Amino acid sequence: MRRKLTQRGKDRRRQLMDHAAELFAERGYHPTSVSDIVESLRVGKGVFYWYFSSKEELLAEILRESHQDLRRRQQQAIGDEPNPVLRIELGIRATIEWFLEHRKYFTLFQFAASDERFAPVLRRNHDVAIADAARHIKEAIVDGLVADQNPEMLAEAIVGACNQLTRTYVFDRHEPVDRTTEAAVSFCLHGIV
Amino acid sequence: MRRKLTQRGKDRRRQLMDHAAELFAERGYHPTSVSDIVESLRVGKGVFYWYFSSKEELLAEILRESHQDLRRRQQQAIGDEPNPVLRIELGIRATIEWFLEHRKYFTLFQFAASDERFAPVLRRNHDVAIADAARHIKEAIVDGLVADQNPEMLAEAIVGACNQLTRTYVFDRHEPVDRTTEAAVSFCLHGIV
DNA sequence: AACGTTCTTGACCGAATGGTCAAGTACTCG
DNA sequence: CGAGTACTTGACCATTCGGTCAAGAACGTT
Repeated sequence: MRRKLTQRGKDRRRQLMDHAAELFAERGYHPTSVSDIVESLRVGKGVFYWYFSSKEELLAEILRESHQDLRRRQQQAIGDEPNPVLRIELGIRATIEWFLEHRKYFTLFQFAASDERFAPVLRRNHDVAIADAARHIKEAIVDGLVADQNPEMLAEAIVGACNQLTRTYVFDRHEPVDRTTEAAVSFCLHGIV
Repeated sequence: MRRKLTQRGKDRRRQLMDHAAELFAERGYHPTSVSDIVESLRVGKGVFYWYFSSKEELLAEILRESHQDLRRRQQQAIGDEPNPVLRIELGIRATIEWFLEHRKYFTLFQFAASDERFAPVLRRNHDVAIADAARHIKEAIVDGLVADQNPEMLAEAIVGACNQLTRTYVFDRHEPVDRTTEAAVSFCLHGIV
């Protein structure tokens, strides 16, 4: 919405996004009003509409930026590891750890996936994530480390299994991450090796 | 809400639930108003509140009944198959087929999982599904057909992988079910055998 | 100090929303 | 046929929502 943002402006924007994400995750997107967001931040409503053109745009922006952050974390964790299978494992671990530190985005992604309005943003995020994973899988297949199947499908299955395990054990049942991570890695790797 | 329902009443109730489920899946739960539901059915608003005490109760009821239907389908598909691994495979196939015929519930389950208000209902459904699958897995482990790991965790991973594959390939990309089903079965079985 | 830009305020608006209810209609059963 | 119960109507209500805007405060620059 805005062209030029001073540092002060950038900070406000961040503050709004972080706080809104928290509220959306707690109470849900629709039940959380713009007034809720600005009131708990003790600012006027106009502040919100100075930084975002609508509530919808705000969530779309949150989805985009948080996914970028997750991806950065994955790439950082993978580093320059030469073994593609190990890269996949490192990616899985990094993802689960990131979600553990950013629980709110787990709920948010899930809600967004169920709403037609946000499906486009979410799908772009998802496609990027799958392409990233599929690249490593493809390389592993070439190296003969992994069974020769559709790499994108394997990537989808891995993402699905990990997300489900993370939700149930880490979020719902509050069990230690380690065991869950090991189970996820083990299931996925033995599933494709 | 009502105590005694005549056949006429039962039909109305079904009609309301089916139609509401469709609208919820298309436009989302919150953006679909009670007025939307009754108007498109050409009945007065009072009809809705004769059968359901609130919009929230309606969705909870939809979630419960649809899950019961899915479970019935799974049990029917499994029949009295003695091999536990084959039972798992039959269950996976039945589930994907059921969701293909009832797309609307896929979106609905996903939304409900992201909303605290419906989490209890959804979690009960989920627990039942996991327990069902875990029973077969446990038997397969006893028979030495499957690696000895936590059966519930394996069940979660299977459900997660299948759901993700179904969403991406069957719903989003409209690819034929067969190839997706085969990929799901293959990934899950080789993941645990 | 003066001026343009960035940022903030909060009252206000039209358009919903979920839910109620007094009144009326259609079945059912004796 | 009559009476009780099961169902239906739709105007109505209090409340809330996303979004606007005229006015002004804070800031950066010269």
